[in-house]
Amino acid sequence: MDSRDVLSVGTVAQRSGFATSALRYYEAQGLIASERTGGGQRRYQRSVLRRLAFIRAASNVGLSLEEIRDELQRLPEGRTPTRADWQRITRHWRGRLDEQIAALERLRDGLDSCIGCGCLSLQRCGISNPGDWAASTKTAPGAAFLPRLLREQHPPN
Amino acid sequence: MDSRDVLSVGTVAQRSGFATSALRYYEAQGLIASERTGGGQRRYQRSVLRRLAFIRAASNVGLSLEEIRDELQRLPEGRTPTRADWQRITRHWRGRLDEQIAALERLRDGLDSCIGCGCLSLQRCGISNPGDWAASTKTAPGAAFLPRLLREQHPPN
DNA sequence: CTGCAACTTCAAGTCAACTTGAAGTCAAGG
DNA sequence: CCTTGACTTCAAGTTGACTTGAAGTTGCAG
Repeated sequence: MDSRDVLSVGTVAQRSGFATSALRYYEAQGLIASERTGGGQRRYQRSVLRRLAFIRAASNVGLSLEEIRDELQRLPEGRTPTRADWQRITRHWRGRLDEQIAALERLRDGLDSCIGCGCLSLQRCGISNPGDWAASTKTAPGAAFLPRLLREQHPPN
Repeated sequence: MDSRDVLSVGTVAQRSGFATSALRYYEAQGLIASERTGGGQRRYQRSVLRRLAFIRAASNVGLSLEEIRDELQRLPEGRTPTRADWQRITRHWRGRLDEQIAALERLRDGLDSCIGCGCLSLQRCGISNPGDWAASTKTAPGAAFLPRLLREQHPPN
């Protein structure tokens, strides 16, 4: 099947669950690397699979590809990350997740306290105005504070 | 200041915290309405402010503009929503938030159970592979399962 | 009546993370 | 050797929610 230890883009796609176009994109963005055959086709080392698992995990945690690239670059060159490397990173992620959860809980609890009141005041309601930013003198942004959250609870086909 | 009870786009922008361009966009998308002066400038009723608060709140909860438009259309024509209307909607939101929170908690807990293990297996790790979808026969998507989450915890300037 | 900020429309640009398409090349089983 | 599926590049398209720019018009304080 695979000539000793090197994987074609199709094989990596199949094993990682990423589309080949995504793999090429990640390479263009500097998240993964490949060698080339004489004819110019990509050949990957098996370690790319772990790297891709890392990418998937990080992106599940909400990091942008840019942030992921930065974290990957901060990992020791080439070698498998140690327990300490991994802990440093997951601690970072853990904080992020905790923040996100807390933000959503504030929103939900505000919603509960609001149920039935119909208040939705631009200045006072915690749901339409979380964090009280609108009370400041700065002009408020048009964008929402909370993210475009997952619309599909399950992966698309 | 404001000629009795009608607001210009600039005034609404200032009071709602949305950019004028966003207000025009919302109007184009059918989320809000306006009358026009003889010269064609927009004049808003004060009720638009509540509507905009609703829009902000809903978008904080993670609804798309399309979904928000649908919910707005399901509200009784013109009249202020009753407690029952409001409860129906917030119950819907509450469920959404609960789901989102639960998803993040699963991720966080998986992270905890993973700390230090360095496993990140494509097939087995719950962080890189939440929900076990990759175990299915279908080709996995390239996209993340969880949303692009809030990167700025506070509104941009 | 004038000046100028605030408004108008419409098209195009932005961002992220990819996907799609076109047009052509490579690798390997038979 | 030949076929054919897998691969290559590069440009352009997609989605959502807006913003920006250009070019022109309106409304109101003075």
